[in-house]
Amino acid sequence: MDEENDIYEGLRLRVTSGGLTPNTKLKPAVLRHDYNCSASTIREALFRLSTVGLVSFQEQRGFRVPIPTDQAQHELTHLRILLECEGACLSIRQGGIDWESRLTAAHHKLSHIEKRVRGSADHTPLFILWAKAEQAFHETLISDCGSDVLKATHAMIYQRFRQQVFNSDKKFVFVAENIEQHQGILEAALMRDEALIRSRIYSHLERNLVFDMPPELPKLPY
Amino acid sequence: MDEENDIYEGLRLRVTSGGLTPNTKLKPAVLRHDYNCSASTIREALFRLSTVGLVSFQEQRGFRVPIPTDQAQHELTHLRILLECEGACLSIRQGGIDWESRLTAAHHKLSHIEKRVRGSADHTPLFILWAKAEQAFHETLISDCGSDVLKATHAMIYQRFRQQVFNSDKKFVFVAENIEQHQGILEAALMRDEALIRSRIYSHLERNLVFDMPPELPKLPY
DNA sequence: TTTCTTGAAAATTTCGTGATTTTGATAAAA
DNA sequence: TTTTATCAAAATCACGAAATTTTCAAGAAA
Repeated sequence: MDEENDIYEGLRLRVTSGGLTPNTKLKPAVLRHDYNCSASTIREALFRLSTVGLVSFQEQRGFRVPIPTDQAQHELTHLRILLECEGACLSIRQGGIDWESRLTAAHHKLSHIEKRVRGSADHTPLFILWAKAEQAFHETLISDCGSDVLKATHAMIYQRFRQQVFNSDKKFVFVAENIEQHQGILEAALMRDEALIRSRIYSHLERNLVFDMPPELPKLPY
Repeated sequence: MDEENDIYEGLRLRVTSGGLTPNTKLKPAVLRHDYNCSASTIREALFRLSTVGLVSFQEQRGFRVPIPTDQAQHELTHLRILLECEGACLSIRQGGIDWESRLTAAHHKLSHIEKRVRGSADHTPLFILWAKAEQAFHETLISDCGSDVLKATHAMIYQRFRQQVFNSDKKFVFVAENIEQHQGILEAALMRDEALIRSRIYSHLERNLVFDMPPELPKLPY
C-alpha cells in the first residue's frame, strides 16, 4: 500500500490531465503493466477514483473516463463558487498574517507561470505546472476557513472541475484575464473585504457557467 | 457485484446507525461471515466507505468506526446549512407543482412518525424509520435544484452528519422542536420565500453548531 | 436488407493464499 | 516501578486464478 497511493495518484493524473479521450475504457488488465502491479490493485485504485467522481463505473461494465457535458461543467462551477466564497470569507475572518503570507506566496508563483504562459504560443508544456499552481492558490485561499470537511469537499469538486474543462472540446484552459482576476482576488483577500472577494471569485469562474444563474440571493441568516 | 452493493449498503447502515461503538475495528475476516462472502469483498466495500468518510482507514492498520468529535459535528452542520440553503433556494426558483407535491408528501410521512415518536418513551424502535423519513424530507427539499453534483455532495455530508450525531454520547437524535421546525420549513417552501427558508433551515440545524458561527454574511454576488 | 440467435473471446468480479506488517503479551534490563 | 527487547499470534495487503458476465462477430430466420 506504499505504492498503492502512487498508483492512485498516477491514475488520477492520467484521467484528469493525461489527454485521455473521454469514454476511454480503463482496463485493469492493461493498466497493470504501466504500474507493474496486479490487476486487483489497479481495480481498487479505480474504484476509489469512481467514488469521488473522477472515473465513471458501471457494474460488470468496468471503468471509463467520464464524458464532459455542459451540465456537469455548470454544476461543478456552481459548487466551486459556493464553496470557495464560503471558504474565502471564513479565512478572511479567521486567518492571520500567516494566511496572508501563504496566499501572497502562492499568488506569486502562479503569477510568474501565467506570465510565461502568456508569452509562449503553445501552452501545453506549461500546463501541468500551471494547474498545480492554480490549484495551490485556490486551496490556500480557503485554507484558514477552519473546516477540514469544507476543504476536502472543495478539493474533490476542484479536481472534477479541472478534469471537466481539460477534457472538453473547447480546451481553452488558460485565458489571459486569469492574470488580473487572480490578482484581484488576492487584493480583496488582503483588504479583508468579504463582499468584494465573493464578487471577484464569481467573476473569475463566471465564464464556465453555461446556463443562466439565478439573479440574486438575499443575505445568509448567519 | 449484484450483492456487492447490498454489502456496501449493509455496512453503511451498520456504521451509521448500527449502534457500533466508535473506534471499533472492522475486520474483513470477521465481517465476511455476516454477509457470506470473502474478506476481499468486504475490504472493497469498506474502502469505498472510507473514501466518503464513513469509516476511517489507515494503511496496514485496517478500518475503524470513526470517532465523533465536536469539531466534526460543527463542520458537517456548517456544510449542511450551506448546501441545503442553496439547494432549497434553487428548488424554490426552479421547482414546480410537482416539487411542492413531493415535499408535502415527504413532510406528511415525517410528521406522522415524529408525532408517534413524541408519544413513546423509547425512541429506539422508531429510529430507523424516522431517520429514513427525515433524510427523504431534506433530500426532497433540494431535489429540484437542478444540480446532481449538489445533491450527491449533500447526500454524502448528510450521511456523515447522521453518523456523527448518532454515534456521539449525547444521542438526543430526536428533539421535540423538530416537529414545528420541519413544519416551518415546509411552509416557507410553499410560500416560495427564500430568505425565510434560509433562516428556518439555519434555526433547525443551529443546535448542532458547537462553536460560534461568524455573525453575518453579505449578499452573494449572483 | 433487417432482425434475431448463437457461441467463442474478452472483460469483470469474486475468492483463497502466501508474504509482510502490526499487535500485544512476556521477559529482561535500567 | 518503569522502560526496553523479544517473539508468537493476528491482521492486512497484493496477487493470480476460477467463476461469472458481457461483448461482438458470424450465421439463421424473417
